[in-house]
Amino acid sequence: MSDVAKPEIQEADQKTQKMIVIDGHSMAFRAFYALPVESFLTASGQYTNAVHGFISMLLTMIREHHPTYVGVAFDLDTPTFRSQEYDEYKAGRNKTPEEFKGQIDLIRKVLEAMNIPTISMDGYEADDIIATLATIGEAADLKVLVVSGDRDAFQLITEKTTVLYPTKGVSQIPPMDAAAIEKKYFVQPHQYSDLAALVGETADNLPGVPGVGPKTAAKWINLYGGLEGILENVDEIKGKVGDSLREHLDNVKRNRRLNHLLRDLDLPVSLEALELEAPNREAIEEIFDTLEFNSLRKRIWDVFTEPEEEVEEEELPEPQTLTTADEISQWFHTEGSHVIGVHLVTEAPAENNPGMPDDVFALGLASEDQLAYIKLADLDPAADEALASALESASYKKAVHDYKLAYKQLQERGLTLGGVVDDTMISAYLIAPDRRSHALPDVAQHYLKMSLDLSEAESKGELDLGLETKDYSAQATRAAFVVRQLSLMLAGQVSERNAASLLDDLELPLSRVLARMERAGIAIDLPQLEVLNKDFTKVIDDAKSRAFEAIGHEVNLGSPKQLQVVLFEELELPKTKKIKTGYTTDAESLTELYAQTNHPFLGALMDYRDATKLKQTVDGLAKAIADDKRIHTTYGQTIAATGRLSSLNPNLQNIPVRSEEGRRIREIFVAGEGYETLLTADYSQIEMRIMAHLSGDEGLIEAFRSGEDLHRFVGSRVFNVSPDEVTPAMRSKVKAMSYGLAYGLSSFGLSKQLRISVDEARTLQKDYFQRFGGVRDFLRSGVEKARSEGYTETILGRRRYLPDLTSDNRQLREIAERVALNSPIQGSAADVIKLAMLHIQKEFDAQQVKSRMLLQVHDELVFEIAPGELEQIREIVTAKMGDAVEISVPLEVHIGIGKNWNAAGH
DNA sequence: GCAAAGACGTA
DNA sequence: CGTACGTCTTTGCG
Repeated sequence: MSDVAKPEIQEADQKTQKMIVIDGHSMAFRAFYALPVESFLTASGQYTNAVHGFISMLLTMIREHHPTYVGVAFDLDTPTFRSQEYDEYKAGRNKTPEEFKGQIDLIRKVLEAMNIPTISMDGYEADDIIATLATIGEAADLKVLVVSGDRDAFQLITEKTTVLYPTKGVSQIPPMDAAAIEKKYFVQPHQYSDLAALVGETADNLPGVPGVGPKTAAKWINLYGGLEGILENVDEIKGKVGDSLREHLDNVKRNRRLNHLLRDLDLPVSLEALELEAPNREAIEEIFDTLEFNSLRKRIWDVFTEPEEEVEEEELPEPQTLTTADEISQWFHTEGSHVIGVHLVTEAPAENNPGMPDDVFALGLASEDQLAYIKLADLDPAADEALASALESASYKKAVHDYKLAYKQLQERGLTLGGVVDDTMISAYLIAPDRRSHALPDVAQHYLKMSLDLSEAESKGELDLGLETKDYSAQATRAAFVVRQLSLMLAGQVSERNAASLLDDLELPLSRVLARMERAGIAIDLPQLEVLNKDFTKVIDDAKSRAFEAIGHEVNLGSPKQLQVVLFEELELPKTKKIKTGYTTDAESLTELYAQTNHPFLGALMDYRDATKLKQTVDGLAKAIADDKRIHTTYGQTIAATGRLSSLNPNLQNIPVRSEEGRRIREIFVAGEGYETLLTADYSQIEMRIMAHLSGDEGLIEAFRSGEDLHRFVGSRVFNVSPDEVTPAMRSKVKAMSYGLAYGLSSFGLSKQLRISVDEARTLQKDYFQRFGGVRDFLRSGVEKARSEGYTETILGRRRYLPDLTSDNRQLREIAERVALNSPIQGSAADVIKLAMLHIQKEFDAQQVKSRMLLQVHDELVFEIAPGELEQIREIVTAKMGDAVEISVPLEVHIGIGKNWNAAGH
């Protein structure tokens, strides 16, 4: 078999021809709001953003789907049968923006030049035309793609018809098929209009039944089979919503009449007229000239000159389903001499249990020339055993996407995923850490040009759409195939970038460590959490009433927009820094305003802000508590471009620590049952130490070797006094300066932060570099090296590519320069603590301790200590963190011990 | 329903 | 005119 797969997942049957029908007005509107109108103004004063977006979307559709037929339907301004029946229909919509006017006509002109028919009919809406076209298309046995931003189109969805419904902008339009509708609305597509009739449609000014949302409507529809059944049994429905339904039956019936699309219009065009042909070159050139479209000019000819299908099409092999122990062992035995791609199909458990992995339902496997599918529920104990041993075995080499997740998920089933030689998510991340997403569909699209729609396979099995009834072998094995292909392809780039060791020796083993930390979670003191919630609520209420008294009327203190009115119009306070929407109301400005004016409203507002922030944090934590009374965060191993971890759901890396009240939140993180205490271990000034090492600056190295307080030492050198003569003011100045170094802080920024003049800040910088010039030289030369090589590098060789370093745009270039300054430092610190974590876990396993590592907060680790192990753990942690790497200054580690995270902190 | 913007917590 | 993150709320579009 070839190693090039078909690029289109939907096109199982190549012979099926496609038809695309587009709701012109709705897509033009989407395009209008998706693109900034001010960047699309021609010399003659015509706005063209909607035209540009629309045509761009259309070209993408044509390129991706190769339709045989294309048609665009437009509404007319004349009344329709709907507006005649209900004169409020679509009333209350804001009037069309001035800039949008005329763009519809331009779109029609471009379409004409492209030889794509536009269709309108007096008295009917574009939706009815589309419904009719879809009907014609289905009758002709075509696959129909309906492109519309109107949800009424969902009723058209069938086996043959898919609706492309834009959610964000017009660049990415997810296909809505029956499964997607069921997942989102819990009804069949043909029942969607019933649902919409009950719920109402604000966009069309069609009120439904008050109190009835999509959930209730879906419940009724599933109970009675549809609107008809509901109407027959309307007296059965109990409760307030039942009364509401009976009261608003007229609304519902009217909505259903109006949202029903006509499928039998007598259209002025035939199917043949919709056949896609090449654009009229002259007409295109002319209209693109007037519209000043230049990038689209190239794209349109690219799309239309593209050969039908240049790649040799070869089907993936038919997946075999493995059920018995023999089949499984045999498959791995014969196929396992090369890397096997593994993909898990999972299902969310019925009850919400935050942070806990989904249930594994099935596995897709891909070897060099075979695909296999294993449904866990179908295995007998012997087959279970065979699978467990094959999965764990290091002699069968595996590639997965998101090893940490797969490891956790399988571990819940008692299976250990071993022999993993590649995680394509991490490989993609090491190659291009700045990319937004390293999710499998995105990586597959980017590197293999393969589209992969995991939405169905990954659907969360809501309601009773159980996975049992569906066959996921095609999706799962295709994903496994993609993972395997990606692994082969990325391996080359990983080694080109010298990242092989980073992958094999750091990130992959770290995935297992992180999986265990996530699974462990951290215990929560529930009663104390309640107390905090109450306390913070009280502070909020108090601040609210003081705010009210100060200005004499209600205002939403959470709305910066409303605050601007109060502060700068009503109270006429001095204007703060300008932002997009007016003047900022951020904490810094409020503090300054308060110092100037002493206005009681400001005091109340600041208290409100502080307390709401804390309460939000507390509430967020409460929501994240799992059944085991612990919080299980998820670490992002491929998010931060510098190499740091991130923490989400919830973020445990930004739990307050600076304020007294904030630290009370840390008190709710405690040692769990069976454990004695928490232990925290943090690196002191790790970034400064790394700077000292990387720069080789003798002064700074001496500072760390002397054991003297860093800022006192630096202060004494900068201000030419003895260490004990360094005043607190001097110390805080050099401290700010030192920290600012790694961020590329300017003298302007330094002056602002220290509330000193720019001149004084400059002098400070000069004196600082007089003594610690090696640091400055290192930072400067680092940026220059990055400019010429194209990337920065950490001590473990982790690269970050920064193309903007040579940008002509000064703004972009200067940002890239600061990034280049910071990345090696922040990234090296991340490398160091990751190494330490590996070494600690290894030692824990070797010594078989019961204590465990729970959290990482960039330069800090939190451990849960089993009875009697405190000293043993303290020694391991101190030693392993202290000599994680050999650098020219000592790595100092602070240990803290306490019943809770605050008490264990320092 | 969704995305942007503003605000703010951590290292 | 300070790097790196995640989360919450309001707002304004649909």
